[in-house]
Amino acid sequence: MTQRRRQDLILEKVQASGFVTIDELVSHFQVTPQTIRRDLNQLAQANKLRRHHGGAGVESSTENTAYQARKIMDLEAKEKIAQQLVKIIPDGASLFINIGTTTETIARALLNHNNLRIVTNNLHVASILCAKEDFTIIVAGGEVRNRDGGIVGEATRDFINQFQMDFGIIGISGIHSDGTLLDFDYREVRVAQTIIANSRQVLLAADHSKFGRNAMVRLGKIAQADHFFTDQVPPAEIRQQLIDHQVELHIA
Amino acid sequence: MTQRRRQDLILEKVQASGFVTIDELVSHFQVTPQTIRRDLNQLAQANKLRRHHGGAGVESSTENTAYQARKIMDLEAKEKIAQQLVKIIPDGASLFINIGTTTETIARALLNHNNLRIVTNNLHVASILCAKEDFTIIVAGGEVRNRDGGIVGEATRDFINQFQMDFGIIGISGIHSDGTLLDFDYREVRVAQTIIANSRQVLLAADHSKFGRNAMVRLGKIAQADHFFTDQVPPAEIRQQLIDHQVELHIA
DNA sequence: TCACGGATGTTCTTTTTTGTTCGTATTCTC
DNA sequence: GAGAATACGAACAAAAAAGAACATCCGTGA
Repeated sequence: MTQRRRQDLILEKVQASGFVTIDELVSHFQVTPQTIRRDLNQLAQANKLRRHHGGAGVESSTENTAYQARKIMDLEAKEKIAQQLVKIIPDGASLFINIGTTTETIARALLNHNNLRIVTNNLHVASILCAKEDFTIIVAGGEVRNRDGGIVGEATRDFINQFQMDFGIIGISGIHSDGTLLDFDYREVRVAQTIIANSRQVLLAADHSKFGRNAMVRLGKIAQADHFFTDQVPPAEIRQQLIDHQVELHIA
Repeated sequence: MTQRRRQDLILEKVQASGFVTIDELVSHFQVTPQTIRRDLNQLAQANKLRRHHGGAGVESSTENTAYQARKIMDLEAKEKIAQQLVKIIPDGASLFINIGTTTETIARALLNHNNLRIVTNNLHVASILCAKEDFTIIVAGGEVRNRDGGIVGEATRDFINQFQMDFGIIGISGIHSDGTLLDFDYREVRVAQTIIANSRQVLLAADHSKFGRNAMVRLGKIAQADHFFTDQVPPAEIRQQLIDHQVELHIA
């Protein structure tokens, strides 16, 4: 048994069960704990797994738990919304896409389009879309938020401001019952406002969990959108707002 | 049993089980370990298999887009270079990181550092590093190249120009024997030049495949670097250049 | 037959890996 | 919160493997 082979097998075991103890590995491979520790430390050094007291666990699932969990939450609803939204985007269009897990799902749905030009301040959206060769992706510069790969800040806003696009696709953290759009990060709000100002058509996307949900920073009014995409019938007040301001409602 | 026939059989065994030890081969072919080692080293040299301590395994077999292939190519060499390079970067430092598969490997190796401030025009580097909560990641704005997630263009250069960092980490596409650094994309070259101009120390990383490799655009001279990281002893001419200009050479 | 070159074996040194020991740090139990 | 049990990492020793240098074998062609 070579060191390399043992380390491969350790990795397999970790992937399979999520966690292994040093004792398990010692009795399985018939080597000293010190040897196993060295293996685990090397694998951890290479970011192949995560070292814990007494053993080791998988790397990926622990790292971004909060973000990953949110990503999976309501994935089905988000996908339906995304499918609905991309229908009204023609090939060759130019788009803004902002931060949010919903907008990331929309980005994935856009991969079947052709020749899109896209400006985004979402690192993940850029990663997803740059796989498509006929897309032109422009990413805004600025500081990257750790938790979700969003790019925010003054410079980002200035950067976005250079562009005038056909569509602005906005994911939103919360919608107050009076139609106020809310977000948690004032810097992101500034970016979203700039996107709205520079888009010929504003497409708002939010699953039902966002209705009535509170957040700190006021982004704008739902009336500023041209289309609103969601997965359930919104509360009456919001529905009235949409009618009053001729915002087209799409329920997936 | 000819050498050729034995090597073919060794390859078959490796393909079948994914891994063979030298002991196995010794008892199977009834030759000395030294002979087997010579066989394995020759096969590894020809990229037919991957050499490990105590045996050998399959070369790659998974993932095969152009970008992925290049990424895997010489991965081991790149990893060694990366490990060597990150050693001279202290916690809390500020860095530029530019485009290239080598710099992506370096980014992964940096995950064990703390409190780094990093400016990059590489989308993948930003994605990799934003997982670490105590890092400040600043990504340059601009157009994203489809093939490798690099961000290039005039705006990118201006953006980079705002910063003055401790280290500039540059991956390079080719090094001419007279010490000229070469790249394929003139826009990326402008970015790299700006990084060099704004870094207190320039760290150049290139595996041996880059020596003598030709590319179109002249980026600068190897003399502009402070440290040069590679995996094999460079050709004599380049070595002389390094000595003449007091560039520290690190061979992983 | 004999010189030649490639392949293999032998021997030795260096490097890598593993085991051992011991002091320190962490976790658990009461 | 104190003390015991366990886990950890560092340093050193032993074992295994790798690499280098040289000797030997074996087939080929002059």
